[in-house]
Amino acid sequence: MKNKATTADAYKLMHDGALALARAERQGIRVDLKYCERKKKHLNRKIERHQKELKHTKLYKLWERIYGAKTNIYSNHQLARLLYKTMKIEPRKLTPTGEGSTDEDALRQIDLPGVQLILNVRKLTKVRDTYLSAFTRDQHDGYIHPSFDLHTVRTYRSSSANPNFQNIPKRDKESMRICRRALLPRPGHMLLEADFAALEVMISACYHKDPVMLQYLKDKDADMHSDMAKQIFMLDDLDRSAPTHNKLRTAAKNGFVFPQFYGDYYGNNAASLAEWAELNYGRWGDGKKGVILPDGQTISAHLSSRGIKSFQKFEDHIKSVEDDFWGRRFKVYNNWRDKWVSKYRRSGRLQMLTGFVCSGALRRNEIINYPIQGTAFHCLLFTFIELDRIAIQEQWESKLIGQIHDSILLDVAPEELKHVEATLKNIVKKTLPAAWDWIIVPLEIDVDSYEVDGPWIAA
DNA sequence: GGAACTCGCCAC
DNA sequence: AAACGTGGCGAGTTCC
Repeated sequence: MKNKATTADAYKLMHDGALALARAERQGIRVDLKYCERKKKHLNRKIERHQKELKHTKLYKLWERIYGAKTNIYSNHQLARLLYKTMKIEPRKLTPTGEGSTDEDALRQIDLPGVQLILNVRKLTKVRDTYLSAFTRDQHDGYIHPSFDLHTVRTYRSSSANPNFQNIPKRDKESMRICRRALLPRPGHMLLEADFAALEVMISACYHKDPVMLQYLKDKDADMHSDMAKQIFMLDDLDRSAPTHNKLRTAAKNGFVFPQFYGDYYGNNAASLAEWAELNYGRWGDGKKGVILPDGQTISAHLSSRGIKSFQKFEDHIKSVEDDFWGRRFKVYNNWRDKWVSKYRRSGRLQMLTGFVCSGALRRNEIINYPIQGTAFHCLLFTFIELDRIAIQEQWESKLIGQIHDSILLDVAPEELKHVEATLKNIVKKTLPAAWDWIIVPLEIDVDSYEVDGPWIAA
């Protein structure tokens, strides 16, 4: 659009989006019901075995002495009292209300027989009760119909419910396989997933127009996360094909770059990076544990040789990396953040490039994140609407069946695969940038297809 | 007996 | 100066 987007433009996108998403809801996603029932029984047996083993531990016996017939291993309240009151263990972490936390991170630091069994049971019941049971409970004639709402989220993103299609396990490979094995294409079809590449970072650049960031996004050989890994871990070069170097790149990406973009700070980053890179700051530099560099040295020993001999020193170093990140490397982005926040505080409203408006009492990080998160999703929504329009017009056998913020899931007839893919790429490369002239970055959409008649698991 | 809360945990 | 953005949902617990 030539002129600045208005709330009328936002309204039209929301309205067209609601219609396209309603069609996806009606189509639904095929569920392997027999598999779900079989797997739930299998999980029941596994959970029972863990519970039986747990009952033989001292931990459980003490638990029963205190709670008697009320003893419930699924009660975190009971567990917190047991560990932090009765056994007087010092809580490693507190919940928002100030109670001792019993989340995975806190429990993993407690070396007691039985604690690991509780974590095992939690993971298996999560998969059984939140996913497999939801699929069988919410299905009709072998299809689930997750709802996709556009009116529930403060940033004007979407939400999904009944069941939530936007939080099915992916990172944990075991949980991923168990849950995604249950979701199938229609007979003779294949699932296809199309993801925007680094969409939120791309959209942030449309707001702040930082030249250094724009260069990273336009130059296919440039890699922000590798550069940050080199700086954070004091490496002269980084070879992404070397597994340990790649691990450090992932550490930089998930432990520093993304959290910084969301408004986090060096204090949390240092702890998170230490986890990701397995820094042994308890026995700093003893060269026995942690990520091993290609030259055989541990990352901790390497940092130690560069003067980072304690966790405190590491944190100081990360502070200087942060100062450099915003003060030198991405200083235009940083100036935009300050200007954007002060503009919001003057006017009481923020207007997205897509015309959506947010107002109310917002904190600094919210003011900065909302436009990026919302606008990124609107690129997905535009693509979804346009693809759906073409699918109707050309009477495709292939169907749009779901959406996860920056990706679309389709149920595709194999003979239409190439055409669907080409249509998607054309929308993202041509239609979308022509419709919204504020898009000043090369948007890309990556397409992954799964086996014919196969579940939602990468081959 | 149900609403509202807390906690933990899954996704982007 | 302060310090991680957005959701949904299951289970336990508390309140009315």
